[in-house]
Amino acid sequence: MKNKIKVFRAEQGWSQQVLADKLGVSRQAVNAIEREKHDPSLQLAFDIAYVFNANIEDVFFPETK
Amino acid sequence: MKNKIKVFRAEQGWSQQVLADKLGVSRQAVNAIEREKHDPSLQLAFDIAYVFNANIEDVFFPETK
DNA sequence: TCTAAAGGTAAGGTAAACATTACATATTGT
DNA sequence: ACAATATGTAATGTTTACCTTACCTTTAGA
Repeated sequence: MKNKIKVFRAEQGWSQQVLADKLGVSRQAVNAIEREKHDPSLQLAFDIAYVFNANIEDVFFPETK
Repeated sequence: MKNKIKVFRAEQGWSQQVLADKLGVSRQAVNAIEREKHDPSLQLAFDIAYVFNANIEDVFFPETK
């Protein structure tokens, strides 16, 4: 699953640790999702979109099936 | 995580089995998600929204955090 | 009413999304 | 240059989102 977390995060000037703290997850979780090692849960995807004031569809891009 | 899968499914007149087949998952998976026993993966949430011609935000409703 | 389809649920297994800890490298500020 | 911060990554463990099989109850059609 492609995502633009790094772009949104850079716009806010937040480190992975700062974002992780806002989300209540570990920095490694943010890092793994950002580098697309795995997908976030649906709840976490909502949380991520929320902290960036965006919709899930603005941040995450599934393969068209 | 609240969702309106049953409503969307009823609109289309699809059984859980039919929806499961369209999604490529088991009927039990659809049943468990629909009854909110657990959340779908982000990919499956996208797939569900897609088959209903909707956005994720139209189908799934996280607790505001 | 009888039968078939639909839906609910339980047991048991696998894979992946988290966690924590730890360490190495890269980047940035003074 | 040095120190502090940021990032990448590995090991190991837990939880949960799936799976299959199976069985029971409910609903709907002939």
